[in-house]
Amino acid sequence: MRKKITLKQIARELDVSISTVSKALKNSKEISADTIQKVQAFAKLYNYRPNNIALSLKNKKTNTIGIIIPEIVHHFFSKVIRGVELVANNRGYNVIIGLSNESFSKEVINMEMLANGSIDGFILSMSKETLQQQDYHHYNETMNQGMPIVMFDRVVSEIKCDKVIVDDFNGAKNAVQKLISNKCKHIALITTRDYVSVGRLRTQGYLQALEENKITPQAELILKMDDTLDYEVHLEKLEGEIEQLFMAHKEIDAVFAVNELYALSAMKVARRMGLNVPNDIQVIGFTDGVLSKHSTPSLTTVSQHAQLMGERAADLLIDKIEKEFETEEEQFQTVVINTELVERDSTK
Amino acid sequence: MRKKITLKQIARELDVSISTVSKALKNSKEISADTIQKVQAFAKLYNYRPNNIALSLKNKKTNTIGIIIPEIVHHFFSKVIRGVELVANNRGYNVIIGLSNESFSKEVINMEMLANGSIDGFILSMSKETLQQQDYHHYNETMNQGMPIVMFDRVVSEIKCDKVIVDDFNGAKNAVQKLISNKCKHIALITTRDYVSVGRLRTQGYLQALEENKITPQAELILKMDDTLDYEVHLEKLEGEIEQLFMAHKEIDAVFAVNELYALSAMKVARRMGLNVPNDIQVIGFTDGVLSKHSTPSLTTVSQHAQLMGERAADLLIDKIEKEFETEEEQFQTVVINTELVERDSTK
DNA sequence: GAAAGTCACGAAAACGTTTGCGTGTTAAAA
DNA sequence: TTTTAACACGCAAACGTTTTCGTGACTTTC
Repeated sequence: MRKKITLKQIARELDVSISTVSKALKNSKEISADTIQKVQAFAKLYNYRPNNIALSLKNKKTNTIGIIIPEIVHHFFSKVIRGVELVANNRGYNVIIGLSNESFSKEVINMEMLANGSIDGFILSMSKETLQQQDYHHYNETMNQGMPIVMFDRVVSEIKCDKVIVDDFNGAKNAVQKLISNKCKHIALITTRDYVSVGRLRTQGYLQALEENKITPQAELILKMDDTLDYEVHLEKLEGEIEQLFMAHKEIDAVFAVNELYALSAMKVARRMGLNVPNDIQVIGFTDGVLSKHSTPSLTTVSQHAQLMGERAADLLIDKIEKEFETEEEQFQTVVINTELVERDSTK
Repeated sequence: MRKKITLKQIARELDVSISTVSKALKNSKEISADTIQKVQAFAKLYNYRPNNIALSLKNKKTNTIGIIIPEIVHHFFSKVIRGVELVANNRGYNVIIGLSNESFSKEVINMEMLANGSIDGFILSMSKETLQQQDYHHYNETMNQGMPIVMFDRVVSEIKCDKVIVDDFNGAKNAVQKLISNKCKHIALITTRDYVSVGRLRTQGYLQALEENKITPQAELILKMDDTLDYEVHLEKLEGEIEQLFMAHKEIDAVFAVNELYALSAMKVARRMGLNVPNDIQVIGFTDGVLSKHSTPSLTTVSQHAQLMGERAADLLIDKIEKEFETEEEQFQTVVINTELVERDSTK
């Protein structure tokens, strides 16, 4: 087992100094051609590679970015990661991940683990618990120490940093507008409680679309689910509530759901009740998921371009990391990613 | 903006030496109670945290493990990551990810990026391209440098290292046995070409189950797809081939597919042909995916316990990292994760 | 033949830690 | 009073780099 070789060992073998070796490997003109050749040959033979940790310490730069997300087994987040990784790698950075599992304390612990020199900056999406507790001190402390942060998707205005968000409002509005254009008169909304900003914005988009078409929103057509529950587990509860809604309002001819699973459940319930999608009832979901594409009928959705979000977030972060000195006052930007309505078979 | 504080700065402020500060923070009995109190109070006030990079350099230990996978937007792999992250975090490690995107060269580059001191060990699953080229030099070189590797799922016997694999053979065998027990006589197999070990093993399990039940395998009932194609994109081609198979062999009363999407496509084609699942034709897939659970009818699958695989891999790796000195000769183990048949509505 | 310049290399500091050992001061034992 | 021991702390090396500066040997110039 040949351990990794260091400059010191090369120097000793070749009977020169460490600095000579270092310079020779960089083709410094301080070093004679002879020595350069000798050193490089030896280095190649032993497959010398500079130790990253030593470089990081010396340069005060790790070339690594940290990404903290609530959950990785989730199509949206894994696509974001892919986008981040893509850009990061192209620009010479590694990506280190932390999962908050939607927990405030895990988020804090994870950030502290990484903030002590391991990375040059953060890309993160807040956990639901953090959103609920509205305790943002850890973000501010991290930024105060000079560590840049880019937030995506789940953001709050209280935190001043770069952000990448989806145009939830218009995405929802356009989806509902589509349903209205398709002659739907009674459009139900299946959404989450309001503390998650994205849920709130999508709800507002829904209301706006109705208003612009002079349709009076009916509170009874809006189903607000408690998504602190792991909805994968609480499918029956979800379906039960949807069924009640459909039973009580036979006039419903369309559903807009703020995520994929809600939409899928709506379709399932509809089918069970003998309703045909899209003829009796049209459905649109919100997300990039794999379910929409492969369900029957396939689901029309509002695509969030998750991978693009990751790419933009990474670019934003690395730009900030590499901008040597801040030009006067800190300047933050918010990138808005446009959504796209992907029409499939659950609408006409 | 208060930059991170260091021992040196604390030492200067408090007019003591760096070593005194370091020892005081560790409650060394070399240091007087007075000084300890003073130093700790100051450190707390300024929120001192030791710099990870400096520690890594000193200890020659990063407390970080690298995971390299072919693709992250994939339910199986993201579940594995979750398992790795869970165990790693509990044992005080961070996780850094690299995506090979099924490419040999990206796999090599990624490994080289991380192998130069950034991590203490690897967890990885081979890219398809590497499997095809059968070029494993980068694994062996990495291990020669004393960096432990744990492989999972896609492994080859040529590489000597710890492994975590799924019992593909028995998983497939049991699934097919289930179909046979359900009175199926003509069971089709939809699989991949043989170079991916897992596909080969599943095929063998299928054959073994037939043999044990004195059923003669028919080559015409076996459909081998070329999965170098991104099958998400080539859905139509996939469905076309399945349709041909079904048309040519109306006697088919069951399908065993080596992944989720093949199974789903089979169901879709069957439905299109007016066949009822599971009454006319029963279907079993292989994987942990989210699609199986939410399809209609929901799909009976062979669960691989992806998260458990990640957990076991992480434990194996960290055990090896922390085992100070190898007991004489290197000893490698292979952990086999048992599969589980999750029965849903696509079988009787 | 002396002054100036060029060349090729080495010493040392720095990044932020930890830790073995040396040392000056004071208190206790002889 | 002298010797010894305990105490509280600082020095310096080490991890692996990079880079500035210094220096000895040789070559060129007048």
